[in-house]
Amino acid sequence: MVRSSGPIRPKAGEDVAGDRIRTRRNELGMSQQALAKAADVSRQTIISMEQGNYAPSVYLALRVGAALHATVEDLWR
Amino acid sequence: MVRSSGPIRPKAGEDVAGDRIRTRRNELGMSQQALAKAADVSRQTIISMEQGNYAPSVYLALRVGAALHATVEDLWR
DNA sequence: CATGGACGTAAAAAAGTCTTGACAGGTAAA
DNA sequence: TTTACCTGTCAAGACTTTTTTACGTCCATG
Repeated sequence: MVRSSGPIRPKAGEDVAGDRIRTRRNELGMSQQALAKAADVSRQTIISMEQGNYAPSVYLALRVGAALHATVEDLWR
Repeated sequence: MVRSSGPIRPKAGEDVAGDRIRTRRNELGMSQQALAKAADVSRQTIISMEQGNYAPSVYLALRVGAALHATVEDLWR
């Protein structure tokens, strides 16, 4: 059994961070574009994050967390 | 100035997470091997993380944080 | 001695992240 | 209808993460 490689990701089905991010963003009345700008990343990146199946770097996670006034633990479990 | 690509990382010189991780690990009297096992990753990965210039995925960060009884915010700021 | 643990370096392979840019559908307002 | 904003898809390209394997050193014991 070889865990081939690539960034560490959640087990399939345990990936709910995207939903929490989207929910939080909507609560704050922000568009994806606005969040992207606040976190200084591309809109594509925000889209991918919300759709799950995406394992951002800690630094991106911290930026998004800050932009949403939440902690990494809050959003990614 | 075009941010070419690849995971988001800290600005050069602001990368001190490695030191905090190593310090915390030593405080707990753990070897790199032990931490690697606790976080279920390779020892190489731990080495890279401690040496800085490395942007782990949020999920890896969460595992290491848990193994060190610390939050992601504590370690990566 | 020599055995073993802890740390470090190196390099290839596999799989991801993140950006840019183009294009398209839906909805709300002028 | 036209304009504008929001969301989504697709794809190429540049650069990174993480694993595995192997090898080299230092230090503490036996």
